[in-house]
Amino acid sequence: MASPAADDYLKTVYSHTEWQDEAITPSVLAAKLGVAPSSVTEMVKKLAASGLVSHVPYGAVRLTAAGEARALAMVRRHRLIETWLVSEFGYGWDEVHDEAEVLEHTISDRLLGKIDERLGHPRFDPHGDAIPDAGGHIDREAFVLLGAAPAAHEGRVLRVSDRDPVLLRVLDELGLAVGRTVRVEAGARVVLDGRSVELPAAAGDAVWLTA
Amino acid sequence: MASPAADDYLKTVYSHTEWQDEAITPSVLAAKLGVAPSSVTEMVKKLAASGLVSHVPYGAVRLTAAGEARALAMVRRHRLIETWLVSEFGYGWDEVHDEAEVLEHTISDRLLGKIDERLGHPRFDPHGDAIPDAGGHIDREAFVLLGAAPAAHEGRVLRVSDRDPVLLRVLDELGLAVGRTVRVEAGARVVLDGRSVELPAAAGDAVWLTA
DNA sequence: ACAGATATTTCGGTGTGCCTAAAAATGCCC
DNA sequence: GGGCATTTTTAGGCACACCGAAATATCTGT
Repeated sequence: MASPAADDYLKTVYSHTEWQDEAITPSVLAAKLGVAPSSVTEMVKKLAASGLVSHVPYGAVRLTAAGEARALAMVRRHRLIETWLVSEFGYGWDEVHDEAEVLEHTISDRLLGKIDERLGHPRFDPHGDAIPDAGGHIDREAFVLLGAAPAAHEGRVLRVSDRDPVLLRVLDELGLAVGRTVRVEAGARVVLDGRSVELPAAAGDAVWLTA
Repeated sequence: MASPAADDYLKTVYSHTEWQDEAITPSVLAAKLGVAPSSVTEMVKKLAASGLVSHVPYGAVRLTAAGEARALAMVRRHRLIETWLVSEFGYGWDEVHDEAEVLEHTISDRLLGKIDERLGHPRFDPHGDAIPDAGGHIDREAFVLLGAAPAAHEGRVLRVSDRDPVLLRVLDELGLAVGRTVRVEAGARVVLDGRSVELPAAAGDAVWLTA
């Protein structure tokens, strides 16, 4: 049970719990992968048989230690490749996803290692997401969603969801980028560079801050 | 009918007639691709139905114009990627083949274009093989096999087959490399750098000279 | 020219990953 | 706590690219 398809399942299960705790259900997995629910049932059964996920019928899907290791390897590949495309080929950070999605399955470990070396072993990708090292270790910092942060909370922007490109552009124009420090005033109003700025409401669940 | 597998068939058919005129037979195609002859029959049937190759039952396989265009695109991808791996990642020319074999199917046109640009639109790969341009045009120079060249023929080494790594090493030690000019004395004896050298007999059908 | 060797095709089958439609289990709401 | 909607699984199938075995065509040598 080692295939590009299997790796995509593992990676997707992993990503779902990276910024939130609920385990992923088959239907959500199907939606994220763009396949029919029945396809998920089938693949999950195989992954469970190989000890990569745990799954009781009609229940959620969780990675085992072995599955997580594989998922982290894929996440590493994906994020390293994205970083590389941006920094060496001038891709926009919003243009790298599809290319990385394909290359992550086909670049050899050797080439990946050379890319990693050339980039100086980066620990974060252009979206601010942490890149696991070759051993699968990943930086994890305590975080809060902007929308869930108490008033007056001050934190560094850890991550901005890449789900909505329009929102991303707006945030960019407002000067909100990964690494910036902001103080929450109320709701989506924050202090950034000393200026008080009203962010789009959607930013509430798209921006993660250090806790 | 567009798939990695189909592209591999087309590329292999193309390569077979690049330095020699006999059209490829199904069994040779099967051997080069490492698949069973029956698989070739099947795939060739599909390629013929799509107008990419011409084939009469029990006969040889030939590319149509459309098939050749596709084959040239694959050859371009393969050779550009090989060149890139050698010149930017320090791969040995004997180590690039497998990686290129995979990446040629998965790198986007856009990334390929950037690689091409970065390399300065190279026209030859590290083995001396010509790289077709984006339009499928390829440098073709009249050539003779060393073993078929008349005595006193003088020509530039156009290409050395990469089939036999041992032979390659020996030729390298004798100073015979792509680009060198040699004069044929008799059989495998040639003048190289003013010195008369006896090449291994196998060089007769592994070294191509300008006509 | 014909027998035997060789090459090619046909035939039935495999594994992977996907699908739709139908059946079964679960969860929720009154 | 029972009925209905939702979720998940089962069942049957499809396309792709491959395989081995058997049948058939072509080639070769005497």
